[in-house]
Amino acid sequence: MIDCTQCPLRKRDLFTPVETEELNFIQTLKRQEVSFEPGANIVEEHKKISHLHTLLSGWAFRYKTLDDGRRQILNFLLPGDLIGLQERISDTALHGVQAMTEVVACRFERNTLWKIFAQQPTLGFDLTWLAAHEESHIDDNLLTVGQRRAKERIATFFVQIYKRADQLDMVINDTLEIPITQYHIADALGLSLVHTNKTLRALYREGALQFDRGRLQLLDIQKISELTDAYHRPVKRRPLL
Amino acid sequence: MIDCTQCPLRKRDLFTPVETEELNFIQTLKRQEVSFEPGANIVEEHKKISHLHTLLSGWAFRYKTLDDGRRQILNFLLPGDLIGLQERISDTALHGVQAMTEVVACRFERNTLWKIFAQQPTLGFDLTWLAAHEESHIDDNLLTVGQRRAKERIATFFVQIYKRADQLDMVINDTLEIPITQYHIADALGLSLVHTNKTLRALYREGALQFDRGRLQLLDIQKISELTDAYHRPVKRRPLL
DNA sequence: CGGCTTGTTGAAGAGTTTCAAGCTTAGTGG
DNA sequence: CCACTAAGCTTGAAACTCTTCAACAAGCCG
Repeated sequence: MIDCTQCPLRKRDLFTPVETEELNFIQTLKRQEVSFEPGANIVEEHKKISHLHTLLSGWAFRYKTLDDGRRQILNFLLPGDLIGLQERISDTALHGVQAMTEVVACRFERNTLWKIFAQQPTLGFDLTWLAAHEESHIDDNLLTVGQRRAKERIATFFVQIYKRADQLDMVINDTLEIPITQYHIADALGLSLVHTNKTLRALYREGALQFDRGRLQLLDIQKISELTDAYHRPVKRRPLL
Repeated sequence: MIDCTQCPLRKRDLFTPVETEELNFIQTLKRQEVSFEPGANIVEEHKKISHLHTLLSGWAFRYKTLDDGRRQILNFLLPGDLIGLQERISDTALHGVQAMTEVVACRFERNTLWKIFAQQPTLGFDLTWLAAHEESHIDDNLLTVGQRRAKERIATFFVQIYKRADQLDMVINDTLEIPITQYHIADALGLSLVHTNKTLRALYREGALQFDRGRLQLLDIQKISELTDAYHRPVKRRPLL
């Protein structure tokens, strides 16, 4: 099990530095590392609550489904993202979380939340920060799905994912490998699979971007910027628990 | 200025009881009551952060706009809702908040957040609870806008608003007065104004529900339930700050 | 090899938007 | 008191975006 003081994630600029004392405290909360196969449910919709986790490596997504099977992907989770905070306010999980790749997550002990607030106010603040930050992501997604048309949605979506992944040094040679299918994109953007495919092809034909079997390249920032303002939005440092 | 110990909101079942000590603490944070005219911006999009508020009376909504003016209403705010938590994680407001009626809000002092976490861990937990809870609202909205069709969207929307307002005893004779226009509904649900109107008329013609000049009645729960599962979802008690 | 998942494409159809016009209501000022 | 204005609501028709249906291709795995 990786020691929190040696956490490879924490070394990145993306995350705000943390006091040694707090780091040691986090270490005491970490119970184990758990892994999930691609497609496995880390959190099951409507089931009783599970543990609090931090995603250490791999990709996952949060989603909700309707009775008839329609699925909305709410957002995608990358390393450093917290899983399960929202469930703690409800008896049952209001959404599911599914692993897209092999996922490794740090599992915290059951009463982690309470201990944090009681013993480490700064970390309590960080928790609220993370909750509010994730909400602002969903706000963005709601804006996208509610107001943008298909081309704009896809451009916005890819730019956002690209920037997040870039902060985690996952972009290599201007190429990002994303373990998502067009199915995922469709469900995240409220589009049909067919229309997603056609829009994707159109964007490629125009030379704006390429997404082929999980490899994403933003080819023409100029063209992309005509479709979305997401590219020029600054990114903030964030806490890591 | 209303004393927090006499807060009319807090008397309702909807809100979780709070210890006297915590209540007194909240009282020390409350600086003043501020009011806003209908249409006034409580928080301005992209502007520097403002104070933290709790909505005491009136209706408001959170929104985001695109460069060309398209607007997405993210959610509606009712008495007891916290305003400005999300802004505290960013230099500028990521969304705007606009008053729909005359609004009265409790304004807290500048460093409220920090004091809460440092001095009242239980309230710190409540803050995170509220942040996570609002996110779950937005999750619901994203599901609605992304996956449901117009009739379902409107049915879901009205049921959710109705239930929230009902908890605040705002429903009288099975009728709820909502200060919203079809414009608001359209922007909240990602529909055009015209289509919103036509869908609304269709729902009325079918006898499902009536929304006429701000008066909402859910006429046929059976019919509404065929359009949305929102009606049968339980409601949870929540903290009030 | 066959079966399964993912991606691709054309055509038809439905849902939704846009355009355009008129209506009602409430408020304002002469 | 009535003309005028502005905001919100209503409706029909045309146009368009997006969905659904259907079929097939490509890649992967046991």
